[in-house]
Amino acid sequence: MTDRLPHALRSDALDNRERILDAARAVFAVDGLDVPMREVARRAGVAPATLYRRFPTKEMLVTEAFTEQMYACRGVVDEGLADSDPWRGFCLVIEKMCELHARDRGFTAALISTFPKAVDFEARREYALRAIDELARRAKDAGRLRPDFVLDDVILVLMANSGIHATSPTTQVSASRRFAALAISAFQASPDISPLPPVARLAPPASVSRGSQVG
Amino acid sequence: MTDRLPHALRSDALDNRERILDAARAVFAVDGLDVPMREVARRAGVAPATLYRRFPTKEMLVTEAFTEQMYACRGVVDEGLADSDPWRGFCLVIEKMCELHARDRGFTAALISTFPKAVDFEARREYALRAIDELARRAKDAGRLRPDFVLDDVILVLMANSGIHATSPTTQVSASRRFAALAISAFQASPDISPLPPVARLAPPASVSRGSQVG
DNA sequence: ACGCTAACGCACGCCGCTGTCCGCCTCGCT
DNA sequence: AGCGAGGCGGACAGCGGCGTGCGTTAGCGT
Repeated sequence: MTDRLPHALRSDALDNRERILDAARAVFAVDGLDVPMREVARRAGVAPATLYRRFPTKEMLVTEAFTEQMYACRGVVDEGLADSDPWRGFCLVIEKMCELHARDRGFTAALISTFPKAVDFEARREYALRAIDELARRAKDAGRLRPDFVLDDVILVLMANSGIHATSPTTQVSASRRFAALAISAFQASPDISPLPPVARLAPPASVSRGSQVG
Repeated sequence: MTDRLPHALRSDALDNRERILDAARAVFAVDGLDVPMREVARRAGVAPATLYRRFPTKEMLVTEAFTEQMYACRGVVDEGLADSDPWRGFCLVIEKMCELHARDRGFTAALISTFPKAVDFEARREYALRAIDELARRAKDAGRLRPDFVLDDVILVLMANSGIHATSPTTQVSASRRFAALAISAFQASPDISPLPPVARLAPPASVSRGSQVG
């Protein structure tokens, strides 16, 4: 039979699946996405074959592992949209997003990079961006956000935020927080207009690397 | 004999040395520091052994390769210091530094990371930071730079700038330019004071990685 | 022109990561 | 309790990077 109905997994298999995802989340958060598959397996206390059986490609593993983070992401933008003050909502989104990324190094890479296959992942990403765009429009109308802001600036800031590295998680979050505050300062509408250079269309980096490198 | 006088290199050796450094600069600029040593050797048209003979460790290679970039760096800060308007000088330094790093991906990593052994490299780094600190002090006195700016904020911005990636060099520089402008906006003194969260002491990442991972 | 020696590069052994095959185990149904 | 399929993990081959030993080549001084 070539039927591939998503059979309910056996209890032990399900258990292993969870342990793998937990391990993946933990290690991705700290060390980023460029971790050997074996390392995930090791931490999960599982043989490599088991890992590959559940998640044939790293992309699948990553997608599954960050589903809940994507929900958190959606929560943040929704919270921002719900705020009666669009500027405050906008700031909140920037801050929370930066913090989210500071706490989870892998998530940054996952969100920034575009997964060719992970459709719903991409959809959620689009949702978040559209929401931020809407928020930005309102904040501009309220005269709090500088008029020459563009949506790509958010991507720019998030990419930039991902460049910030520190030795300890605490320092990392702290640094990221300050960075977010600076970003907000930069976005704030101000009487002294110093025009920004033109935007560069930011095509996200190819995909999840399968081997070494970085990035 | 255990004497290790720095014998003058033979002409062909000297030639190869230059070709290696050129290749290293080229590939580091585009792909960052996490390129295999062999790749540098390949591009230089040289056997691995030759590369290792001249530069036993990657650190040595990197240090040598970026010497001229360090001079450029010094030139930038000196130019900034020489400016009659400290704020304009400060902005210039930020802009040029970001551009320098946008054009040369490896240089960022080299400057950000701290090389335990490369003494003069570290010295130049210190020189640049001290100069920027002096510039910042003057710009604050002139009332143009926000008072709660600290030197670590420059590191923060440079690290952040290194997180920005684009597909083409042109886009990269363009994005980086916009980012620098945003950073300057953030640093500018302004009547609407929104206090920044406390600084996090940024210990730079360990050293040059010898294998995978990226950054 | 000749020889000494520095410099070269081929090729090797080592290691870590990848992805898969296969024999044993165990869950879950009867 | 017994059986069968689904699951497990050890082991293997392939690849790519690392760093080095060694026989050969070619620069340079006489």
